[in-house]
Amino acid sequence: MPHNHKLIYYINKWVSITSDEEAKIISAFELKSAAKKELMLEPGEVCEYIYFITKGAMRSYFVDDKGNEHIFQIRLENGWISDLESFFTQRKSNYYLEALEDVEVLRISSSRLEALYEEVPKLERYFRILFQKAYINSLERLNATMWDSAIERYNDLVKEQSDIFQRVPLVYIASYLGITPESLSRIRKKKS
Amino acid sequence: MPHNHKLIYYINKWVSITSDEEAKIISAFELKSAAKKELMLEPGEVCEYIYFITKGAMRSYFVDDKGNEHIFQIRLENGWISDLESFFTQRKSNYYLEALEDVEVLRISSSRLEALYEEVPKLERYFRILFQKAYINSLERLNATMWDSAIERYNDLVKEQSDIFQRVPLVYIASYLGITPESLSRIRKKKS
DNA sequence: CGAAAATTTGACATGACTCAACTGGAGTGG
DNA sequence: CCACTCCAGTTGAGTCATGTCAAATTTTCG
Repeated sequence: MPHNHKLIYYINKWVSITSDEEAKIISAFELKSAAKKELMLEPGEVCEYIYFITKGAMRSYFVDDKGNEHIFQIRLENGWISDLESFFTQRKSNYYLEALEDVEVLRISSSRLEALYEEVPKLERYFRILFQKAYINSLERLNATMWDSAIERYNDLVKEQSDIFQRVPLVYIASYLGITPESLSRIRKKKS
Repeated sequence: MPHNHKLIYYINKWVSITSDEEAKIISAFELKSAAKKELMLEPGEVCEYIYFITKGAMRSYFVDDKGNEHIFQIRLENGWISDLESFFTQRKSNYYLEALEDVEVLRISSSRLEALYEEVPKLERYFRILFQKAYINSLERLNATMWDSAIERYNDLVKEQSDIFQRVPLVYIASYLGITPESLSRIRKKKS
């Protein structure tokens, strides 16, 4: 299955599009690949694109005053990644976007997406639903971070995304969970 | 200014609508008022509506296994509130939606909103933008909860929403910040 | 006025962090 | 293909921010 079709497949899950619209969407996205460790965005730049990952894994992270990395998102194939804040406002980003593995992505620029919304109004619906779900999700993650222990959050992640443990170093997963690598190591020790 | 117009005013900030569309939107929402402490949603019910607050303040919260309340959102006038997860999936909610003051809201049901999206496609755009912003916001709150101390989060809230301190009991604010009332009290003591 | 709710205070407990050292495997270059 | 380095992961000891529990005080509101 060509990469473009994966994107269409996921859009079609939520809105039904004609083959004409499909063609318009496909032609609006650019295919890009990047090697492991390659950066697609650095602090100080404006995040020009939103990315749909067709192959591989990516992370977004920022570095605090003390030089510590904090991982914001980890996304595998068929997920979207970007710095939406910067993408949407066209202001400078504070984040890095990095390939955790060799990746292939479909990307679209902010202005091209705006134009595409006009050409294919249904896409607005797709993104409305996408952001709505992402928002709900993020509220749940917020809830868990506030009220569940690190152990519970770890267990939930194992249950819901066990695949990332095979593919992403534990240091990164720890940061994604909001804990130190040491704590994660101790949690995992107790489990086994 | 009639309540309906406030809603239109906020929608118009993001998408320009004709007076015809305006009329359609206005007629789709119902005005409802509730007294302080009144519940608009309880666990076990499906959240039928999404609410635009025109007057007053509301909160959403859930009660954990040990019987502790955890506050999810606090919203003042001109904000939206709902249990989106339940609203969107039409499954049972785990949350309470409660009026913190006497409130007036404009509410719309899930099915009515779906129909309205068809009648006024631009509204889809408005909600796409609304959820996008809400998502970005919630990610920021997540970040702060993971990586900032309670003191920093308190200071940020004072800076960005100082109005809520005049109107919402500290117990609730503490819970919203993800800390105990005792901790909040101690933080505030140090400040003064 | 009196009851209930909100806030404060104190003593103590604890989950997670910090820092430092150690282990083991992966990758690299001679 | 071995030796060396580097990075991820683990382990231990000590610390700290925040939580828990209980009681006292203040505020709110019927």
